[in-house]
Amino acid sequence: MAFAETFKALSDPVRRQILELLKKGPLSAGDIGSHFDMTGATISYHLKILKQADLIFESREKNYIYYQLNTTVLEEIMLWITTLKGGDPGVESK
Amino acid sequence: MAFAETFKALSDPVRRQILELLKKGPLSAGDIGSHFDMTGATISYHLKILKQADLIFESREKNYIYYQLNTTVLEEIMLWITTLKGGDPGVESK
DNA sequence: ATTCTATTTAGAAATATTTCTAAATACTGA
DNA sequence: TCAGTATTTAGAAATATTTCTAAATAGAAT
Repeated sequence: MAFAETFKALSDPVRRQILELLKKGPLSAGDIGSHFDMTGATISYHLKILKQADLIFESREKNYIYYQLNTTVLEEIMLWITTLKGGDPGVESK
Repeated sequence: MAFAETFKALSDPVRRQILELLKKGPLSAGDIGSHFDMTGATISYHLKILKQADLIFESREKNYIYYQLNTTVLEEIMLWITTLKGGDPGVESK
């Protein structure tokens, strides 16, 4: 479990913004890059980190690589935080 | 809102472990330090980061400074993650 | 007032992260 | 096969983070 890796990945503002973009649906690396004032190489670097943290996964289609959110790891983070708060991981009261 | 600061603070394993120690109750800087193979200065550095991120707060008593968890910021993180998952921040189904 | 203990601050060294440019890879379509 | 487009990799520079030692501060107790 690369739990630490996930938090590390979430600690960068660019990477969080990429995740927010992907919330609406899959995007190619180029599409993602067009939202930032950075080179494609830098975007690729951030995508690699997100991939290693299991926060996104890719699927190849035609000449493109599409990225999409993987929400399962987010569940684990939620669980860690909930446990830290001293709460029950189950149903929240209201 | 220093939202980015909070994620940054959570990205370090030592700081997450400090938070877990504080889950059981307030501890002095010295008490916290005794759980790590690091100098008090380094622990102090990490405590400062956690304090700036509003993840802990301190209260002075006698010769000691006691630190404790502040869970309100954790709620905000949960909200961000829940929203990212595309979910309703309200009641979770089961 | 002085001394002792707890903690923080300052400054420096080691390491890690982010970003770029240039080159490489991979796949598409003519 | 060759040319074009999308993306990644390699290597280097700039910046940020983590850790240490040594010194400073703050408060407690003699």
